[in-house]
Amino acid sequence: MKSIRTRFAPSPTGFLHLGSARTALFNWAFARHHGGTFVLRIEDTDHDRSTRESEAAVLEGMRWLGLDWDEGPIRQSERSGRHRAAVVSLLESGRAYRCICSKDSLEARKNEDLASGGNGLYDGRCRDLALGPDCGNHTVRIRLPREGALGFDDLVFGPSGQDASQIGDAIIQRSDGTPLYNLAVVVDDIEMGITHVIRGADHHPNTPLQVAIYRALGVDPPFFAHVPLIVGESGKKLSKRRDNVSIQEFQQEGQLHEALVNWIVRLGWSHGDDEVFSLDDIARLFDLDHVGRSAARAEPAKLQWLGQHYIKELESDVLFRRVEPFLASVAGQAIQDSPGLRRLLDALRERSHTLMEMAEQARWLIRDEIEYEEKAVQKHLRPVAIPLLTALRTRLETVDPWDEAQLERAFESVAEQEGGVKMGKLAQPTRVAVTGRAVSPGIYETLAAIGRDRCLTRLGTGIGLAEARAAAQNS
RNA sequence: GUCCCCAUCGUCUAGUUGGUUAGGACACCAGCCUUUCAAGCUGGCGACACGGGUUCGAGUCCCGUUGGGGAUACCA
Repeated sequence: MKSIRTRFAPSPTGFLHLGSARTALFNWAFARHHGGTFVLRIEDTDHDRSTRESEAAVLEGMRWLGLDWDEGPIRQSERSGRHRAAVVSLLESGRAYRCICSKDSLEARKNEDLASGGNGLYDGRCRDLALGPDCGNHTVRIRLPREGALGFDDLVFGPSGQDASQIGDAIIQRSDGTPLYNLAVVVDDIEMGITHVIRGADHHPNTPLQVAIYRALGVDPPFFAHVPLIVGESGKKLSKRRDNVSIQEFQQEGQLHEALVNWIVRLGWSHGDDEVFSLDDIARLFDLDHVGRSAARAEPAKLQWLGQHYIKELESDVLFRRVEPFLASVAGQAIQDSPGLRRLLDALRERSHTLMEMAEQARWLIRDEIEYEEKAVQKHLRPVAIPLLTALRTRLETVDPWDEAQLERAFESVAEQEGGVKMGKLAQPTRVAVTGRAVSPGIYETLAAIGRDRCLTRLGTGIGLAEARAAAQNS
C-alpha cells in the first residue's frame, strides 16, 4: 500500500484559529499514526487577504502546539505556473471553457433565476460558445457533466456526493489569470501526492465539484475525510468576530499547549472513556474511525480543567521556565529564581488553570507593593483583629528560624494567649494583611515565602487598615 | 430558494453483527477534609428530539416530522 500523505492547508488571512488547529492536529495525527508524511501548504491564492505576517503567525501557532511538518511550507502562490498549465490542458481537452460574462450580469441573472424559483446555478451561457484566447476579458470555467453522480466515499460521513445537475460550472481561473481555490487545491493535492484529504466539514459540499475536477484531469480522487465543525456558543461555525478562536490568544492567556491540544482532540474524536491525551498518545491512538459526525461546541470549562491537570504535572524546572514570562509581566521586571518562589509555585499548581492565573496569584510574593482587595479587607481586617494581629506581629519578631514549623508554633501560642481563638480568626486577617487577598496557599507557607521583614511591614499596614475601620465606626 | 449534513445528560462523548440498571469526563449540587481558597475523597442531579414502522426485542435499521448546521463568490 502506498505510504500515506496528508496535508494542512491554511489560508494566511489571520491567526491560526481553533478549527484550523484541530484540522492540523488531525492531519498530523493521522500521518504520524500511519508512519506517513505531513505536508504544510499555504493557500494564499487570495492576494487581497493573504499576508506574510499571518503566515508567520500560523507557523508559530503550529510550532507552539507541537505539530511538526515534514514538507513545506509550500506557498500555493508560487505554484501558479502549475495551475495555469492545468487550466490550459483542461481548455485543450474541452473540459473547461472561457466565459465572458461580467460579474454584474452574472449577479443579475442569478437573482432573476432565484426569483423565478430556480436554483441560481450558472446558466451556462458561454458553455457552448467555444470562445478562443482572443475573446477578451474572460474567466475559465470547468465543464461539468450535466447529469450523473459526483460521488465519493467519505471516511467520516460515508457515501457522499451530489448529482451533477445540482452543481454549476464553476470558475477555476479568474479574469486576471490567477487560479481559484477549487482548481488550485486539486492540482496541488495531485502533484503533492496527497492520499488523504482531512479537512473541515464545511468543505463537504464542494467536494463533488472537486471530484469532477479530478476526473476532468484524468486522476483518481484521494480519500476524503471531513471532520465535523467546531461551533461556538451560538451553535454556529466559529467566527473570528463572535468567538475567541485565536490560538495566539490562548497562548497569551497562559494556556498550556498540552491542554489546548488535549481539548481540541476531544472535539469530534474519542477513544473510549479516555480523556487525557498527550501528543504522543494521539499519534499512537488516533484514527479516523472514531471521528464523529456531529458538530462539537467549544466550551472552555474542560479546557480550564485540562490546564490545571497539566500544570499539576509539569516538572518544576519546566513550570518555572514557562511561567517566568507571566511572572515578569505581573512583577514588571525580570524574576529571580529562588527556593521560596519554587515552593510557592508548587503550592499554586492546584489553584491555577493557566500560567497567567498562577502569576497573578504570586503577585504578593514577587512585588514588594501589594494591593488590598476591598472585599477581603471588609471581611477580615475588622477591629476585632487588631489585638490578634498586634500580638502576632510582636511574636513574629522573635521567630527563629523563619520556617513553617516555627511559624505554626508561633500561631498556636498567640491563639492560646489571646484566649484560645480559633485558628481561622487569626489566620484569615493575617492572610489578608500579608497578601491583600482572602485566598492563598497555607498561611505558614505564605509567611515563610514572604519573609520576616515584609511580613512585619504588611502586618503593620493591615493593623492600620483595621484601625481606620474602627475610627470610622466610632465617628 | 436549492443542495448537502447532523441529532445520547447543560457541554464533550462511550455505544461499532439490534438484547446495557444507557457508561465516562467536565460543569453543577451536597457531604467529608480544613486556618482561607483550592486540590483530594464520597455521594447526587442529569440524556437516547418527536412520530411511525421493521423485529420476540430499537439509542442502535427504515421512513417522516421538528430542530440545528453547512454550502450555494472572479473567498478559502
